[in-house]
Amino acid sequence: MTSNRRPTMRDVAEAAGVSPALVSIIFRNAPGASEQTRQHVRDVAQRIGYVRDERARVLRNQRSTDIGVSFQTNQVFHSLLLDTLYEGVEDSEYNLVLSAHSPNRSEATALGSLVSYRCGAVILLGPALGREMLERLAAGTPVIGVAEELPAPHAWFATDDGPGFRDAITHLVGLGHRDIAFATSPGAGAQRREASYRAAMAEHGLAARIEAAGMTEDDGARLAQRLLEAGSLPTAIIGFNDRCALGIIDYCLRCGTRVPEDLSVVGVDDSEVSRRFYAGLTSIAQDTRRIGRLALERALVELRDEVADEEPRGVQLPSSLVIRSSTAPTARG
Amino acid sequence: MTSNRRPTMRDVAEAAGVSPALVSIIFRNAPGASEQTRQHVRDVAQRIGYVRDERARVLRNQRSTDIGVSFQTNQVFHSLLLDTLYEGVEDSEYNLVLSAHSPNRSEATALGSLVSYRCGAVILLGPALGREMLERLAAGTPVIGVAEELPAPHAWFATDDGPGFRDAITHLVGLGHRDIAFATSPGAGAQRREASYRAAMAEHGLAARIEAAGMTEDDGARLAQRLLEAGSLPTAIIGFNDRCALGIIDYCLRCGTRVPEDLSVVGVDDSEVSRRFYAGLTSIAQDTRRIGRLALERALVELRDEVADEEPRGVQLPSSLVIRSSTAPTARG
DNA sequence: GTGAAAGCGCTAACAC
DNA sequence: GTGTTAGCGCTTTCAC
Repeated sequence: MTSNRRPTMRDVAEAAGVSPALVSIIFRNAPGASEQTRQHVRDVAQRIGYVRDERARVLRNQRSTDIGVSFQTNQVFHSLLLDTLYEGVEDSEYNLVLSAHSPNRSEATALGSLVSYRCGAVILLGPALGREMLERLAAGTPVIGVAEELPAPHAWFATDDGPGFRDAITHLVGLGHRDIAFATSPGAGAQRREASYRAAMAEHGLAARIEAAGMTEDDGARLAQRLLEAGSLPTAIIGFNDRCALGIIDYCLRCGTRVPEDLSVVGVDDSEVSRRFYAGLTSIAQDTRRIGRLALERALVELRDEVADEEPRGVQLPSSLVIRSSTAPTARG
Repeated sequence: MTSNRRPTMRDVAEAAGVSPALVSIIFRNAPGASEQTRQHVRDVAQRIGYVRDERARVLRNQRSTDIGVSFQTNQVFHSLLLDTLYEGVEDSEYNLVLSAHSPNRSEATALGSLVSYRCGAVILLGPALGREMLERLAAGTPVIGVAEELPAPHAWFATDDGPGFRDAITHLVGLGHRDIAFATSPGAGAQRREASYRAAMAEHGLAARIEAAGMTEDDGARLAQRLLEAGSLPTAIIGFNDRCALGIIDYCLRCGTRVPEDLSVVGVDDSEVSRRFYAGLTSIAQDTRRIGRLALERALVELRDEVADEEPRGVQLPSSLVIRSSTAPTARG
């Protein structure tokens, strides 16, 4: 190993023949140093491998510039949001501090770790934490939810499934469909989606038909298997999300059921997967990037302590329908 | 918002009527306090919502207990590794500090942020950083690579594709195949995989046939399209990874090409996707969990400064073949 | 532009 | 068991 201790500001100051205070000024881009000195000090710092200690800086600054983000590993939707959030803090003085939750690591643990790193605000992607847990862990730290509702004082940003579902059902009805099912998923988030489906069906005077599935391709495929074996395939189906929809399609194609001739399928998410050039899956799009940006903006407002008295709390952004059709030939029974 | 400043150890001490030092002792689980006092202080801390400031702790402790991890969003393989790493530090004194890279955020930026948070060791998942960049950013911080080779002083852990490819080719040859293609991908990692394929083919006296594809379903599907249109489908093909393999299968099924009757497909990764109950994709498995554990162990050794003189540097774990066959009927032309 | 000094929240050694 | 103290690396104020 090279050196045992990383260089500090003092080391830089000594090597450059200036005072530590000046080095601090330079690394903060604060006024009080000539352009020439700045360049010199930066060069020296570079040479001796100096990297500013972020922890010490934040500790010293009363106002934290760190935004905590809890996310789930293996959730495409969350990956997208992370990208958006990183983009939003790029070249700014703000940092993202990540903490993941997974089957092996609870969301509570993830949030606790963000608080212990003294993030000035925390964004929870797809939160499922109970209200009292939230209070216990985050008292004093502003918390912002994304994609799921959060209890009373906390802001949250999610999708209003209504418009997308309305358009999807109208689209399908226009194609002559009457028997349009919705493949639902267990869990809290599904209820808002289910309600949107029911409402849209009711608008057309159609009977709702909800089938249990889930969020993965496997769940979709199992539903397709069940429907095929029971001989009760609807003429159209909306998958809980794109992955579920793809599972339905895959299973059907393998069994010689033609898509979309025998079964029209619509997904939700407008994910990368639905955009595959051969898949051409019509999908109900969430405005993921805008949701991410809103959540980030809100976090920044909290960090700057600029919270207005009546900041909006639960914001829902309308979904929309993205119509596609496969560019690849369909398997012919 | 509740209170403006989070409570500190001093606040806890005052509220509990003890000295700050005692509170420190209790939160460090150090000897020097009665069981009764411990309970009391913990209760008080809980009540006033105290959470230990991790940054201050690490700053004070010369020895960092933080392990930095840089990963790519939207990479299933990396999600799996994150799970494994989190599992490995669970209930220990060590923490994971994450930093993602994506199209919008370079790996260099991600690594730089980990260094500025003074992680005692850094694990890079799928590193693609050049040697001089690595030196510049991480001088003094031990760096460990996963899945890709790292230049000279750094340790790395990856998969030896050899055994899996050998078994896969032998398996396919046993089924009567002679025209076995490999769908490769651009990028550094592909070369080790390609070499393994070539070697395995040579062992059976077969001519290698390498087709350009990529890492995504789309890449696989495009290759399938190209092969079908050229009328030059091999009888078997190994996808660069499972996603690529699935893309090949999907496109073929849509076009009425039967799998595996007309085309046998093998993937690489043994990912969740290949285990879909209806997919039944035979796949070359990497021992992801073991790679993750080895990398973590190595990071811990670095943190504890227990690096032996001849610690292994480049470790490659053999891959293996997982044979599956679809449980769902195939589309019949 | 410089140098000194205080303090962010915590730990660890020491004397009581 | 308690209180005191110094210091981790940084920022910021103040006099020079």
